[in-house]
Amino acid sequence: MKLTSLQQEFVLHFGEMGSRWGINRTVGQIYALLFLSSEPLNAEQITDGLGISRSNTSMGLKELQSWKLVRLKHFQGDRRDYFTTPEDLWEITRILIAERKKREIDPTLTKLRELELQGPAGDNYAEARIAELREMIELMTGFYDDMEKLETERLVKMMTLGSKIAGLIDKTSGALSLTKRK
Amino acid sequence: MKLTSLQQEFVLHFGEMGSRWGINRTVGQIYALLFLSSEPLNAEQITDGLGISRSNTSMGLKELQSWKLVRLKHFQGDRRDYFTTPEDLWEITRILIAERKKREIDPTLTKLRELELQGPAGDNYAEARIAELREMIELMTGFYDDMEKLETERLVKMMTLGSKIAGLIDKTSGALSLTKRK
DNA sequence: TCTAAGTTTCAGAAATTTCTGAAATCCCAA
DNA sequence: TTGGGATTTCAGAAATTTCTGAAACTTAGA
Repeated sequence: MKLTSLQQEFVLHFGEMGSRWGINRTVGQIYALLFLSSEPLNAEQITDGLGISRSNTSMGLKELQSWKLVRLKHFQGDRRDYFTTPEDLWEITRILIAERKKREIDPTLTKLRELELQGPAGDNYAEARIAELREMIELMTGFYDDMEKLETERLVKMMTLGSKIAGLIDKTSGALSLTKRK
Repeated sequence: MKLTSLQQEFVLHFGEMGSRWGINRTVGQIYALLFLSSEPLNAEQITDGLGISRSNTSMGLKELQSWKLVRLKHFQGDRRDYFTTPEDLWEITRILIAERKKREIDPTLTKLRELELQGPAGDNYAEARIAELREMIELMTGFYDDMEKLETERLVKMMTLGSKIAGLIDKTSGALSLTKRK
């Protein structure tokens, strides 16, 4: 399976970015290749498209499955597994954010709560800073949970509104406002 | 400089999480230590607080400065550099998001635009997918730019409102109608 | 049950990243 | 201008992560 130069360049870029995104080069490349393929690909096609070892492909696919970023497909009369990425970019984005939250934020929130439960440690400043950090993370993850529930259509609308939302917010002070207004 | 057990645990956690956050262990630990310190620390204090080499501290601080996550301070009659983290957690969060965007998203957006400029490559599906991805990233970074401009007070308000915002959005068809509330 | 295609596992090799100590550099104050 | 404290740089060592090939495992269907 020979890649077009467009695929090639895209795949190499995702490979390079992989480490910044918390995945390794191979995983980034596999994902990129699947993302650009209109048809599902099997492990062997990926292996020789990318010029990597079969076992590396297997581990990369496993990793992508743990991220829920690829789907398995089967064809009549073919025992091999075929892989695709979800079609819908919004779905992909939701998954990405959920998984990154799970890996990058949740463990820290848990740890902060643990530290607070251990009770006063005789370092007021540190204790206050930890509490403050925990509260902030709770506020943000709470907001995330709310946004996560919205249908995509509303999310898009919100993003399109952009800063106009600020105006709306100001109109909604009343009982809801926690902060004082200018 | 002996760390309290609270500091110790917090620092070790940040060290472990470092790799998931795109920084290395030492950088995570240095940041954690500064975050919990009411007073600015100099490189030597950090070095022996964490039990690492002086040069490692120097490189870690340089990295944190490139992230704009630490500030330099000086004291009268002391030539050494002292370091702190910004006090305000919202400011820290803004910086973090801006820097991650710069490192994790902007290069890809640039690359996608580049690929599109290269013109038709005879792979309609791939070309369409790339355009779609580019548009999505533009929508999201555009929204980010808008949010970035808001004062913290409004951001907090918005986060607190959470899903109630969805209701507001629905009221906003086309031109903004701010008056109607449920 | 047996066979063989397909897949996964895993120990070690290769590559990459992180860390250290020594040397170089910087820069204030005398 | 020089002496010396403070900091940075950098080459190699150490640690970690990624990748491979061979072997083990799985399972559909003969």
